[in-house]
Amino acid sequence: MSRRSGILEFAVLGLLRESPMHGYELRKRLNTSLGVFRAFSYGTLYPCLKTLVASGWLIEEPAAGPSDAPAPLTGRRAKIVYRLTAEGKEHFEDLLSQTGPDAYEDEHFAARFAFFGQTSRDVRMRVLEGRRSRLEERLEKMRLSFARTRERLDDYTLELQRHGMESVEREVRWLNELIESERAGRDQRKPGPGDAAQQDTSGETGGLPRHRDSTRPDPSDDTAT
Amino acid sequence: MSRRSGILEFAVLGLLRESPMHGYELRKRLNTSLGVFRAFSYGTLYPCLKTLVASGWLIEEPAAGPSDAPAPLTGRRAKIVYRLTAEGKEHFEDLLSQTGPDAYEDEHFAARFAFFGQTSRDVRMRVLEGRRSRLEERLEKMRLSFARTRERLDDYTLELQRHGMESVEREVRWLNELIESERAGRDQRKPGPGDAAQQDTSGETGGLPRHRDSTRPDPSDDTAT
DNA sequence: AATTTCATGTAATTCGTTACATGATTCC
DNA sequence: GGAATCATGTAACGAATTACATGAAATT
Repeated sequence: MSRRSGILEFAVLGLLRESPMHGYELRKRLNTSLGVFRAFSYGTLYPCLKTLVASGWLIEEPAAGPSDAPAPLTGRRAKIVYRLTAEGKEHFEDLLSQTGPDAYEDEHFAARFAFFGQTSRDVRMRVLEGRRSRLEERLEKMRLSFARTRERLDDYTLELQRHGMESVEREVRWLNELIESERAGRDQRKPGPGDAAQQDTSGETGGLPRHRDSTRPDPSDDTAT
Repeated sequence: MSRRSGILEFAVLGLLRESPMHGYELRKRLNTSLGVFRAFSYGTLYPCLKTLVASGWLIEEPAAGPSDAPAPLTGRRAKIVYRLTAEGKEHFEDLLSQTGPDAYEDEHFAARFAFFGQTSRDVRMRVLEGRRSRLEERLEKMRLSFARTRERLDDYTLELQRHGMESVEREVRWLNELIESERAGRDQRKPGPGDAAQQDTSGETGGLPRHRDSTRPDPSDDTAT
């Protein structure tokens, strides 16, 4: 039960849905798919993979050598390829279409959004609207708090709060555009590489309603630096 | 050495610089001063206060009763008021004017910004410019990564990244305006209440360059809810 | 009298990172 | 043959949360 993260688990499932991969590659892909707002290290990823295997959502496969020699297992370190099971696929789709309260939090939402291509417009609409409600709640609280404390706080603190509110407002406008797009059903969408999923008409024009951290020194990965 | 947080420590020092307080009140103030982007629980705050005392930056004082009875210490739970020492004050000012690499990370920067009123324009300028550089670096990486992966990723993922970049760009514009303001010497502007600020054109007038999480169920506190 | 809010703390748990340990493969 | 990068893992630590434990003061 240790080492679960929700987001990591979800993203791993989503990436493996496209194609089987081993851990090292998975981490690189994670950091470009989610990388803008989230990064994970091996110390998190490998243990997480183990628990996903234990849950029956993944299976480990010995990697094929460059020549198709029969999986060199002994005497050298195994290179493990992870493949999504049918149960794993099902679980991922459950997660993707879930609309519990958590589904609309910043990172949860961003992670779901990154895999929107793998779900139906119906689900996308619900998630986008749920996210919007969450932000509007947040905004309401921020406005109240701002009104209550504006007298007592100095200008820089106030400015910080004002800008925070504007950021949230901006995200709400974004969501409005995305929702509009979904509703209009314009899809110019080219399916992702691995694609999968009947993602017929989907349409969307807007984008990410989150931006978040990426504060960390960026252990991202490939090229760069 | 356990239980330190940098940001929490810094903010506690900054708030106590204004006036002595006990832990309970401190937490409330924390969540309105920094609350937009950061919240702390008692489980973090109280142990942190202990280490600050151990470092000599705070001293504990028994609280005065409502009547000025001499500090009812025995037989009932002490209500501890924390007061900043001279060393603590000095340490806070050091922290505030420090320009190490950490100083420009999202939350660090926001925390410093919230206490900008307690430092010199000189320091403010350096921090704002440092922050801007950091964001420009970030942007550069994001653009590279975007260019490298745009072929392989599906539209929603791409949109997520695009919006992320726009958010950072927006923050940079904000910083530019703040820096302009500081340079012009209008730093005591009070855009808050009456002003309402720049509707559309002219963008925003100053403000927080971060907005961040506040995902948590908001243990904020007072009124609200 | 009961409930809420004030007030202080500790223990267990969660989520994650960095540093370490190990070794194969590929490029120069 | 040496460096970089691919590849997999573990141990120690860090930062913060939630749930628990306790109790006083104010409000209704």
